[in-house]
Amino acid sequence: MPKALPVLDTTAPVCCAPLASGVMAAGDALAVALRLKALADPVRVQLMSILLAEAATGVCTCDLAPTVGLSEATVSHHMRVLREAGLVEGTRKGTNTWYRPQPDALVALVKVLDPSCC
Amino acid sequence: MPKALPVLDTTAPVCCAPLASGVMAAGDALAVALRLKALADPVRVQLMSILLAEAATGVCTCDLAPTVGLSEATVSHHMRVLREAGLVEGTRKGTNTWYRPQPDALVALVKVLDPSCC
DNA sequence: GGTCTTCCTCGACGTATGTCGAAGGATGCG
DNA sequence: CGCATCCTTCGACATACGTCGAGGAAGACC
Repeated sequence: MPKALPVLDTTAPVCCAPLASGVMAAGDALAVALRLKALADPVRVQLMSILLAEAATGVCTCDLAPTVGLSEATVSHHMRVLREAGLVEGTRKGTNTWYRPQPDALVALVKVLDPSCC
Repeated sequence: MPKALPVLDTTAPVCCAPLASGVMAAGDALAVALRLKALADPVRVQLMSILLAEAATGVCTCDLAPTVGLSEATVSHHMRVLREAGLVEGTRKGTNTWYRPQPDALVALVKVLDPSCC
């Protein structure tokens, strides 16, 4: 990976022409890849599905850790990755942190990938 | 990553309930993550956009390597990842290998991710 | 047959990633 | 204040990943 490791703001939904609309510039490809990388882990996929299922109430770390069978430290790490990709939002309420999904970011990503739409 | 590294057939389009339809089982999450991982690299995103743009004619490795500015060995590696994820198909014609995208696999992946559809 | 092109595979390298235990905040409660 | 709970950060470890050069197959072409 001797590639210039980029430091980009990835909290905003990805925004560029869809994959199928022409040859993508390297910068746009990087933006898309960074969001995909945030989701390209089985644990994070599962975490997202949990958040989407419980979007109404929100979920705290202490509930997530036993559900996916990992330590709280590891779950916290995964949630940070998802947060930095703009896919979830976490707010502290008392001692607990409540996470909620950000479906807009997911929809934006899907729009870029979908070859049949647009 | 001390997680049992899975050997799965990922050439078929992913097929399971959408992310937002409930808590996803670990196995399904793994299947989704494996496809996402195949696409979660800027070079492979760019390669897919090139293939989709030139879907009519097909593209050979010798054209792809200079376009993305990498060695042929590296491009060959990336194309293998995409092929094993079912996202592209490569056929040898004479000395050249012609690659074509498999939009069905991409559509299937998008369907699983999209929280607004289904 | 000999040679050239095109492509893949292999081995090696540096970096990134996922995981954990331990330590360090932040907040609430007696 | 003192303590318990929840969460994050830190350091360390093993594994996975992206990249390349070198070498080797599979055809085309003389």
